[in-house]
Amino acid sequence: MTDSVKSRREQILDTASTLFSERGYHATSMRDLAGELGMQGGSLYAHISGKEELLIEIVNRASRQFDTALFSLRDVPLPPGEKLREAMRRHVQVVADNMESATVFFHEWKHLSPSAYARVTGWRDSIDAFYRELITQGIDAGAFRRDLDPKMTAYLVLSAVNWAYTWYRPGGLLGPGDVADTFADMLLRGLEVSA
Amino acid sequence: MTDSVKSRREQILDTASTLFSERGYHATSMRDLAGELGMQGGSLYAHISGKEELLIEIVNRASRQFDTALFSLRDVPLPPGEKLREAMRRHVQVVADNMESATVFFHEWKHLSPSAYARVTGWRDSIDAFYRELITQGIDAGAFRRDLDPKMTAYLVLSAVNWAYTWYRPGGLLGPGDVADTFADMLLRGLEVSA
DNA sequence: CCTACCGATCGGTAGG
DNA sequence: CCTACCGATCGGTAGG
Repeated sequence: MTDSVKSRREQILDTASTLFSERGYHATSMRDLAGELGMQGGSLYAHISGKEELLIEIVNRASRQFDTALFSLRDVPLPPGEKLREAMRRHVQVVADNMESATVFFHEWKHLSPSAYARVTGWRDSIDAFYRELITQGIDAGAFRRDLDPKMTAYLVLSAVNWAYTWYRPGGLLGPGDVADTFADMLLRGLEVSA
Repeated sequence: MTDSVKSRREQILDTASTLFSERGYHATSMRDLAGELGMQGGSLYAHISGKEELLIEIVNRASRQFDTALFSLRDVPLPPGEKLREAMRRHVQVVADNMESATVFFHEWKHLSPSAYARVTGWRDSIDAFYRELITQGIDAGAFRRDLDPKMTAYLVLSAVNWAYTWYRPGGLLGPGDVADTFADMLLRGLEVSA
């Protein structure tokens, strides 16, 4: 991306994200995609090798965004509660900034061929591990309840930040940071009035 | 279902749930479906009117299960925390008992034709409303924090119980009730050690 | 980037 | 429930 103008390939990927997220991978034809870009179906193959390459690229970029946002947080010294909050802020930010790719990511990765499929499940495990680690550190530090199950706690946090792809609409009253903060407040302090 | 044996139509719907959840609606051909049932593609049309009828029926049945489980709880007199817990138990139970239909429901409803599509969005709103109502009652009763936003709180609860379709595996250590209880404990009491 | 085309496969139907 | 078939559309390629 040395150009200020997006390359044709980038345009194809952007449009593919939009169409795949709206209609699904299999329900989007290469002719649909080409038409949206003002070209003929066959012309796409001057820029890409095939349909699956588009899906792989979209999914890879999305997972790389999560990686960059989250893993750099590992060595940041913050109290556990603040660290979890910051992770959630970054996580929701990635979802919000990439609503379409995120939707494709969550819905269409099952349609990848075995090797790309395996990479995604491996990636998913690494994200689970990141959050479990964060929870365990918080328990060990005495900040989080000792009776928490790190695995289930990680699932709960991931539910909150991932599910946002189904309802969040950019440009609304709440920005991604507000959403993450609201969720973090509720999760950390609980819904019930303290006894 | 006066028969103890499932009708051919029921078998078709069951198999369609499995295939649609594994491969997606559009990536499942009617010949795939027929083959799984030991028949020819054209033979399906003696039992159903078309492919979309299958999707509509799967989605309708799933939403009816949620309705039955949740709305009957409206008039049950329980403390707000226990009522939310019970709603989550029932919600996760429906997801766990119908992992395949639930997956189809969450992933494929976008592919419905306009009228069926509108019914699903309407249904989704009614589930949102159910949880918001429950939260609001809890706030008014003084059981939940006054600073909660019922809308965001409902999203958080729904995230937890819905996202289970991506990771829950029946037959594991935790039953659906355990999952819901663990989530409810964390949500109600919070992750942090009380100050 | 287009035209023209490939074989394969799609959902669905007719007639039995 | 099967055989045989319909028109439409699919992802992708050849040659320019």
